[in-house]
Amino acid sequence: MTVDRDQVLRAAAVALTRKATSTMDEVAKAAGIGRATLHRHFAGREALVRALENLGIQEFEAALDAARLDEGPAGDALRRFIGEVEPVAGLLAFLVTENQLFEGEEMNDGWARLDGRVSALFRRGQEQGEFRIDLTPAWLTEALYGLIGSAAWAVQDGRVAAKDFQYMIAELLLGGARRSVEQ
Amino acid sequence: MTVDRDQVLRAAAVALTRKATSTMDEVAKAAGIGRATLHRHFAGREALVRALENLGIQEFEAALDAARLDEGPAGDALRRFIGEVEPVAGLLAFLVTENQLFEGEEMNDGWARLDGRVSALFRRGQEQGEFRIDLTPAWLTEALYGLIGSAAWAVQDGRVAAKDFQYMIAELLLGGARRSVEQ
DNA sequence: AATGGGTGAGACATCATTGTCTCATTCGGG
DNA sequence: CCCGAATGAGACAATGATGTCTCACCCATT
Repeated sequence: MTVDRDQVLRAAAVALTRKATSTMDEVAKAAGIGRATLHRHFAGREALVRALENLGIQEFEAALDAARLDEGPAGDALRRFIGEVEPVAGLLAFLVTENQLFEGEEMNDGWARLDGRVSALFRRGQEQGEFRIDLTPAWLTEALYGLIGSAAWAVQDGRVAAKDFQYMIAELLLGGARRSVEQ
Repeated sequence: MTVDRDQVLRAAAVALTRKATSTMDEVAKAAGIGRATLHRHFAGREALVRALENLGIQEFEAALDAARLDEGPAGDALRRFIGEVEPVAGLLAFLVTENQLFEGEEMNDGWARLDGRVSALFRRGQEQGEFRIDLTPAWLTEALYGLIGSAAWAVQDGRVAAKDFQYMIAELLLGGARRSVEQ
C-alpha cells in the first residue's frame, strides 16, 4: 500500500531521462502512482528534481567508493569506476543537462566533491607517469562525463551494445582512437 | 529597421544554449527585439527550434566541407573539422539535448547525412590502418559529439580555456589519456 | 469485524507561457 | 519630404502545468 519512495525516484529518473520535460502527471504514471501521491512525497517538481540530484550524487559517490580509486594503476581504477557507474549513467546524463541546477548559488556542493575525487584520480595517473600531462585533470573529468552521457544515450537508442559500455568508454578515454604500438 | 533573421537565430541559439527552457520572451529580449516581432518571423516556439535545427545542420555541414575530410591522414582531417566546428559547438550541444527533436518520425534526415559523413571519416581511418578497429565508427562518432558538447560547456563555464578547444578534443579523441611511446 | 492511515481519481483555482491582435511609432526608400 | 512597411509595447484569450483539496476506497493492523 505505502509507496516506496526510492522506487518512485528511480521510475522518475527513467521517465525524466527519456524526456526531460515530462510533466508531473507523466512521471506519476511512469511510477505507477497517482499525481496526488507524487505530490504528497515531493512538494513539487523542484523538490523532485532536487531529490533526484541527491540520489544521483549518492549513487555516483557509491560508484567512486566501490571502484577503490586509490588502489592500483589509475587506468585500472578508471575502468572499475566506469563499470560501477553504468547503472546510473542515464540519471547522470539527465542531471548534467538540467543546467538550471547550476544557476542558483545554492548549488549542491556534492558535485564539487565528486569532481574533486575524479580529478584526483587523473592527477594521480599523471603524477605516476601513467597519464599524459598536457591534458588537464579538469578537462579529463569533463570528457569522462561527456563520454558517459554519450554512451548512455547511444545504448538507450540502440546504436551501441549495452555490454560494450565499459569497454568503449575506457578504451577511448585511455587509449584514444589512434592505433598505437602498445595494444 | 528590418530584423536580420539570421542574427535573431544566432541570438536565440546563444540564449537557448545557456538555458534550454528559455521562454519566447527571454529569447526575444536576448535578440534585442520584441516578442511580437519574434513571432512574426517564427510561427512559434516549435518553428524556432526547427529553424535552429536547420541552421545547426547547415553550419555543421559547412564545417565538414571546410575540413576536407577526404584529404590527407584521417587524424589531420579530424583536427581540421574540430577547429571548424568550434563556433557552432554550443548550438550543437543544445540541439543534441533537445531530444524531443528525435521523438517524432519527422526527424530531419540531415542528421543522418552528417552522421554518415563523420562515420565515413572514422571508417577511412580504420581502413587505412590509422585508427584502431575495436571501436566502432558509430561509437567514435557519438564520442566526438559528446566531447564537443562537453568542451563547449566547459569553455562556456570557464573551466577550460577557449583557445585549447581544438587541441583538447583532438588529442583526447585520437591519443587518449594514456601516455604512449609515440607523442 | 472495526478502524485508521495511505492512496487514486477528480475538481478546482492559480500561474506561466503561448499565440494573436491592435495601435502608435519609427525608420528607410522613393 | 512623405508614405508605407516593419517594429515595439501592450492587451487579450487560450492553453497547459502546477499545487491544493475533497472524497471514496482499499488494505493492513488490531
